[in-house]
Amino acid sequence: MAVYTPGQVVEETGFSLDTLRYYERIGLLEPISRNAAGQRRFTEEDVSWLGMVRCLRDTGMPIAEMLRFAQLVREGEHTIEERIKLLEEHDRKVEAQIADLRQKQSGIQRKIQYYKDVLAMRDMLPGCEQAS
Amino acid sequence: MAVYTPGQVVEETGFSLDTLRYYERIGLLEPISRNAAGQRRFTEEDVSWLGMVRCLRDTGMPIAEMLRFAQLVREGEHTIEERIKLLEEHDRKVEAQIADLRQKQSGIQRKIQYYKDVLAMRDMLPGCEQAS
DNA sequence: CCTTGCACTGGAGTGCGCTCCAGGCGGCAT
DNA sequence: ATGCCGCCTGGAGCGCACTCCAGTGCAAGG
Repeated sequence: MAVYTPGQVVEETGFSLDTLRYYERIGLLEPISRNAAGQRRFTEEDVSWLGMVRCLRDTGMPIAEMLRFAQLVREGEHTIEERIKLLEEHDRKVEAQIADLRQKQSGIQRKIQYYKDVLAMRDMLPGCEQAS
Repeated sequence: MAVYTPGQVVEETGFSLDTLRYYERIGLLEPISRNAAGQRRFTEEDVSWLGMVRCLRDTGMPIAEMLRFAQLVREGEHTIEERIKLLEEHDRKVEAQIADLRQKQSGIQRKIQYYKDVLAMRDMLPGCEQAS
C-alpha cells in the first residue's frame, strides 16, 4: 500500500508541515507511522482523513468539534448515527453561514451601487456636491 | 438629531460595548461625541457606519482593511472611485468564499450520504460488517 | 443617604490556530 | 569528506480580534 512522505502530504492537502505535526500532537490525526529513521509515513487513509478535515475546517468547524468527530470515528461503527447527526448539524450551520454571507454581501453591493450613483450624479450635475 | 447611548448601540448593532470602545480606540470609528458627563452619545451616522462595519466584518474583511476604507471615507468625496474598487474587490472575495464553502459543503454531504449508505447496508445484510 | 445601574479609563489577558525556532539526525549527491 | 535536504523534537511565540478587569464617576430611585 502506498505511503506518503510529509512533503507529499503537504503538497496534496495544502496543510503546512507544522500544521500536520500540530494535528497529530493534539490527536486530530492518530499517531502517524514512522520509517526506520523515525520520519512520518502517511497512509492513503491518513490523507483521505485529512481531506475530510480540510472540508470541516474550511467550513468553520472548530478544532474541538473535529476532535469529537475524530473520537467517534475511532470508537467504531456503532457511532455512525452520531457521526451523521454531527455532520448534519454542521451542514445546517454551513447553510446558515452562506445565507448570512449572501445577506451581508447584498449590503455591500448596495453600498457599491450608492457610490456609483453618486459618481453618476456628479457627472450629470457638476458642481453640486452631496454629503457622505 | 437623534443620539444613541452606548447601551442602545449595543442593542442595535450587536457589537459589545467593549468592541465599540475598541473600534473607537483603533480608529475604525472616529471619536464619538460625549455628553457633559463624558459618556458617549452616538449619532445616526455612527450607527449606520457600524452597519457597514458589520457587513464587512461578517464577510471576513480584516480590520486593517476596514481601517483603510474608513480612511478613504474620511478623506472625502474624491476617494469614491477607490472605495468602489475596494468594495468590489471584497465583493469578489465574498463570492469566492461562498463558492468554496459550497464545494466543501458538498464534500460533507457526500460523507453523510456515505454513512447513510453504510447504515442501509447494515440493515439489509445484518452481520456483514464493513470497514471505515 | 445609599444603593443600583450604566458608563468611564488604561492596560492586561484570552482563545484560537497555527507558526517558528534551535539544535540535531540520516541519507545522498558532488 | 562535505554539503545540503528533508525531516525530527519540545517548546516558545505570534497575530488577530476582541474581552476582561480594577478602580472611578455621575445620576436617578427608594
